[in-house]
Amino acid sequence: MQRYFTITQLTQEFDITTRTLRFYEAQGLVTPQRRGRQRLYTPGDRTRIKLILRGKRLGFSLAEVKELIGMYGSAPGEAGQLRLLMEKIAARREELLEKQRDIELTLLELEEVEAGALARMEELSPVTSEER
DNA sequence: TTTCTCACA
DNA sequence: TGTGAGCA
Repeated sequence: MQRYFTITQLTQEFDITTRTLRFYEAQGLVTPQRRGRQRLYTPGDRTRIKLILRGKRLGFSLAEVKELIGMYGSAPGEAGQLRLLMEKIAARREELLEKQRDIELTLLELEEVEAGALARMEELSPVTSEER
């Protein structure tokens, strides 16, 4: 006895649009069955969608998520899949760390500019000892 | 309602 | 990586 989900059920559950789900299908990330022209999503499809959304949250592209999930019904957690996942995690971590460094440098530069601006203001209108 | 295609950001 | 419009 197979239980199916309709596209609207899934869009409501995951707070995405039907356009998005069909887009994922067009990209080959999910392959729902059809009843006539209607899409029927299995619990397995639903799990895939969960994985897609989690991958997106982690900053992976749809292409990467597709690689990670595996085009063919390979069971999640297979050795090769896990190795690939570890590689993706390492790459993603490097990306984020680099961005973090960039942000820190920018923050430092902002402080320098601010210090210069404050010094200049002080030159233009010094705070007198009376005002203190 | 759902689907599809095309244009668009 | 999606969205909007127009159609059937």
